[in-house]
Amino acid sequence: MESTRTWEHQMLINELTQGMEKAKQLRFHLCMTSPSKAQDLLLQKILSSYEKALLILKGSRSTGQVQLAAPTSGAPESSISVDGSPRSDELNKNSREHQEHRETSKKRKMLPTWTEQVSVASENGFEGPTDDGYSWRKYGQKDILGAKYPSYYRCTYRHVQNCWAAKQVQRSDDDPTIFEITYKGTHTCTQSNNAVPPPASPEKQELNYKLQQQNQMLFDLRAKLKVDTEGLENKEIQPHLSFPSTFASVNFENHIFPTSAVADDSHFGANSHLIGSPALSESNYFSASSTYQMKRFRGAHNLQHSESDIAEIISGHASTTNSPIGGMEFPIDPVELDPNFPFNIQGFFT
DNA sequence: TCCATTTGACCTAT
DNA sequence: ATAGGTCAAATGGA
Repeated sequence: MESTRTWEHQMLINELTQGMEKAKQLRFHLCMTSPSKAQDLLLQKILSSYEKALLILKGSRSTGQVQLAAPTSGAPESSISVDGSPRSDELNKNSREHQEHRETSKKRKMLPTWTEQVSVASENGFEGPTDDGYSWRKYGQKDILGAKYPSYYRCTYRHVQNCWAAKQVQRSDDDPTIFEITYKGTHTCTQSNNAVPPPASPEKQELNYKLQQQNQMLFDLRAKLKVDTEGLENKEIQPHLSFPSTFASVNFENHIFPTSAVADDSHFGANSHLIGSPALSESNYFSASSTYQMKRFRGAHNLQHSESDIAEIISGHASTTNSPIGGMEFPIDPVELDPNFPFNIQGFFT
């Protein structure tokens, strides 16, 4: 009875969150295609409505306790803000000191937590699935009971941008190729939102280079094939040779998306939605040819979570997967190029 | 009190 | 110089 209501509540929050994210995407697209003050204002109001609805919903559930503000600026991901920044009304003057103290003491509890199991191919060695599109800094590794090699990571920009996302990577005892990653909190930093992406690691740079080469080759091949098929006037072959869509579909097939992500058809729709998404980061594109695979997502089923945590996961996950949209990220990723290539492709390789 | 988690200083690689 | 890993110690939850 109560659980049914809770479930409906969560679904409602989930739907609202998705709606808000869609609105963010729309704003992003509009901003890129035809920047208009009036449109932006309108979308701002839509987003504001979503935000208020979520505030009401979340507030009403935590009877009397304002759960929404609980994690404070230390973990602002829990209070959804349109621009992703900590809510101004939460940055409350004289209570800041108290909040900071509470944040420190409750930090472990407050952060939403969810777990993914990731298998890595042997070609990746046993380094673990370290690249999920975000920049992490390892801050600890220690043998604990029931887990041999748990590594603790936090966001590189924790101090710089007050981003409290963290993750714990733990290798499975049964299968060393399987890593269990426990995420805590969602990224509030703009590392994936920057117009200028953060410097890539050597591995990333190599991956980018390989991808660029691959795409250059495919692009050349496509140009040749186009000429050939034009000569043959065989129009039916061409769609199968349009590499960007074919190439991208490999990624989709190699990923089992989280439930919420599967429901979110935009993952397969607007290209920009894919860009920079943790689930489809550049490493994952590359891993389409390897076997980096998201096995399972236990967000809403994780028994560790309190009710409020689940809501945070839902909203947090949504904001995580969609965060690049709100922040207008443009990583150089030729895979995402439109099949028609309206760009000067050479610009990517010079 | 135990143990998982985090901190912070130090070290290493780039 | 800077970023990131290591590890002993501190902290916090149960």
